[in-house]
Amino acid sequence: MSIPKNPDIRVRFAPSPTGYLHVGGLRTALFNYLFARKNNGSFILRIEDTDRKRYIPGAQEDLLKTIKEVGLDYDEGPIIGGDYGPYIQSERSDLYRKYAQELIDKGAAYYCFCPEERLEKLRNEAKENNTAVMYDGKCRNLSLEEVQEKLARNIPHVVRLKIPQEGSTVFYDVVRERVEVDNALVDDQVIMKSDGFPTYHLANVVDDHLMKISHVIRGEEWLISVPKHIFMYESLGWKVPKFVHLPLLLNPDKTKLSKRQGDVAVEDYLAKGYLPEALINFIALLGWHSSDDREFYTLEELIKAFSLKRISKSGAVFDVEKLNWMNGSYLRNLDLEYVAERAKPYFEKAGLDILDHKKYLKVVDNARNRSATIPEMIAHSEMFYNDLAFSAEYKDIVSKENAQKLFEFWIEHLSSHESWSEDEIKDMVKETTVVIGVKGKELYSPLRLALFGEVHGPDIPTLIDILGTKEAIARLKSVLNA
RNA sequence: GGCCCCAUCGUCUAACGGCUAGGACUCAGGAUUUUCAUUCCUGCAAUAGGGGUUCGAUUCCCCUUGGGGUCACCA
Repeated sequence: MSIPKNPDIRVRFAPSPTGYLHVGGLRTALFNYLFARKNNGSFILRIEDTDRKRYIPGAQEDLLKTIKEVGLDYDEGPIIGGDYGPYIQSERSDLYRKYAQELIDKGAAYYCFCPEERLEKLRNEAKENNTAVMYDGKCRNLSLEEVQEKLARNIPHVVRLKIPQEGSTVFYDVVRERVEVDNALVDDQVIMKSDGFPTYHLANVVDDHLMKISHVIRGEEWLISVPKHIFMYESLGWKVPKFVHLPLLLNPDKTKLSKRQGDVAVEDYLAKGYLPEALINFIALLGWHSSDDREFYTLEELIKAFSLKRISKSGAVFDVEKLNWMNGSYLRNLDLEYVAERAKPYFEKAGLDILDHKKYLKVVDNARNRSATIPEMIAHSEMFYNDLAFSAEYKDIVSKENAQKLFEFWIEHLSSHESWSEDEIKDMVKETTVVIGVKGKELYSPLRLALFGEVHGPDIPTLIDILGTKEAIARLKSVLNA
């Protein structure tokens, strides 16, 4: 029933479960997803939890939940499994140990027994000299005997990459094109920690190879570590995947998007009432753009239009203003029932009795025209459910003689039948002008105040339509002789 | 600071080496509306600077400047 996947296109999103899904992470996930779907490839989810110090219980579950909520379904990964599992790195320790040993055997890596204090000293010296912090290679050429002896004595150790000291590494990134790094400037990166867990670099390369990843699509912060990865691929005799380094998402001050300068957690945006559709659409346009002026895309349309070739090189500021605009637009254009369904929890939390579904839909339809996010809709809706409270100024307007006469007139007329069309209400307005002799602001202000509690707001036919004739009359009566 | 990456309106961005540098957000003004909101229209606003190459550079090359990333037994 389903078409077989193209084995040449396999990409992964590999988050670290350290708390929440970062919007930058969502963008990375999205681009991976789009590329996979566009090419009938596989989108794999892998959990990179090799840092036990940063382990946060429940973070992994939250991550999966959020990814599901925004509609990015994966083909292989935790829970659903796949042919290349397990998809959680902490369950793959044997693999990393095996390949670390292989790198050592091949002379591409070595045991390092330097204590933390020594490295600390090295770091401080480098800082003082204003140079890059690099391991000085003390353990690089330990003899086999020395290594055996230290291992036998259980001296804590790590495994480091034995990066060549001459030459340079050249690679081609799909976005950056040619990048060249001098090998002498590449550090002897730790690949196995003293706790027996691998670092990102080893785990990532091993898994990407074993999981047959074809394109490594990730944030630009990884660009500089590519030479280390290439060194491992080549030392192990493995095929190097294609690299695609995405431009960073930025704070308004152009630094890498971070907490402190606003929300960065996808779940925060979701909780604040942004629609997944809008969030996805907005984020897709950060660092990617089609050749035309189009800005609105469903996920399906994004898949169709997506291309790695059109990813931009420079970082993109995450502009909440534009997100607000886009979310508001989605709010207004998505199916009303759908928006109403999404808004439900917010209305319920605000204590509004929305059991009358027909009325609720009308309320939502009115509010969505005036809001950028769902929570904002509450402020435009409360008055349709709660008793109205008037300020002294408003009381004044309502109690004016003409206003009172106007109310009496409307109560009487509205009582004549159950439902009123827009035109009929408009006719009544005209009639009011003739009979009572009020018009314009003098007519609409008290009327809207009585029905809605505010001077500004929806037009009168809409108000009466939402409220229903009965409630409209009740409200008019309550301001009579008030 | 070393290394790497980047550079079009304030922001997101478009422009086979060839129109008056286009669109969107924001902001300002206007139209529609009894008001508010929506919607529509108009406007403000950019090729960082300097050298080349070329008949012609936003576009290609170099330098400068600016910004960012990275420099962990974190990812």
